[in-house]
Amino acid sequence: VFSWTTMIFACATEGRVEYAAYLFDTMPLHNVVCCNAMILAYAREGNLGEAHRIFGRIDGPDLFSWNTILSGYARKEQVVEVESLFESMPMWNIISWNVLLSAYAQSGHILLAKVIFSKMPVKDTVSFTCMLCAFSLVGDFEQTKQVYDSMPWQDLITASAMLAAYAQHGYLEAARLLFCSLPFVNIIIWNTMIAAILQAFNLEEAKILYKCMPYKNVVSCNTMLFAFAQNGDLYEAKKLYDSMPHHTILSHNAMLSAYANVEDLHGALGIFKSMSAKDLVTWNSTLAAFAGTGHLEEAKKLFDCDMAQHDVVSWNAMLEAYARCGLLDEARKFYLRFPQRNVVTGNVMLAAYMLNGCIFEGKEFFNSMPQKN
RNA sequence: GCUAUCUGACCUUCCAUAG
Repeated sequence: VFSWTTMIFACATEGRVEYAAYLFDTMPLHNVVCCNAMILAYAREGNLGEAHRIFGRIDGPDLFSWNTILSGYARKEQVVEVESLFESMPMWNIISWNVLLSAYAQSGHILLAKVIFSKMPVKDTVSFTCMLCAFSLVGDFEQTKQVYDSMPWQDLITASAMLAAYAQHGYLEAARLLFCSLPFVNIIIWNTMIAAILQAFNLEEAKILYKCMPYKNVVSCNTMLFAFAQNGDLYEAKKLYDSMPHHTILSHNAMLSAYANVEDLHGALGIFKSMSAKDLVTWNSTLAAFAGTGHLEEAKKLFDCDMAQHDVVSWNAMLEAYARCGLLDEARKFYLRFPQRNVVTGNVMLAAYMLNGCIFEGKEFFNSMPQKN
């Protein structure tokens, strides 16, 4: 059972869920730990239904089982479910509290995060890091720094969280000081530092740092790839893309959207077709590539027939496709069908009115917009 | 008695005033 379980955990970490399920189904005996492994595999994938099914089959689920399934909901930012599951747990440890805290932190519920943080019986560096990230996410730099300074212990993760916070709020010098003050660093610190420099648009310095780092991983490459693309240097981006030893779905998505941004439909489709695993970002970027080049029919087909799921970004891209082709009536009808909208939705629709010469209607629409920026 | 499992940090689509 031990060996089987270890294999399943390995699969869970690598995201090979089908193989994990195969191992799980063929192994002779099931104890709590191997069920936990299977729950973890499903939870990481976001398949909470299957995770729950396994959970229900366990005789005496332990705290690991509860925490794993709880983290599955937290990962998907289903805050309400996390709350009710947390309530129904027979016991808690610091990890259960941290999961609840991270659910609030990652979804921007800063007030609730503060409540939990003060209410939890014990805190560790994970708890502090969650609070740090929560404040940084909602743009409260003062509080972010205060959490960092009040930490009883610090480690590489707290340091990189603070480094990222400095970068997000434009404090490049402070980021440099922190970086230089660390007695030892890891690859994530390097990657974060490079991203911080890129945030300040210092591509040349970032290139130097990238060259100097002791070793690179996929994230390092992805970061530089995106930086080249942002800078309009598609040649360098493609060169890096072709030469990097490993790709993740993010690498492909970054390259795809780089082509889409310069309206290179062929380049974008080339990447798209070569991809074996696609996620929503992949589909949305491809949709944007069609929309941006005025290929309405292809965009429609992609949206209606090929895409299994849509989010607001997909809907906005499709709306933009109608608007760009000057089909104001179609755009207006489509706007009414949106399951949910965000700021971008309104802006796209507004632009559709204004750029098609309907100034008066556009003005009316502007006045009735629920969110503006 | 011992060995496996749960939580926190870096990269992609979406907001960018025009030029």
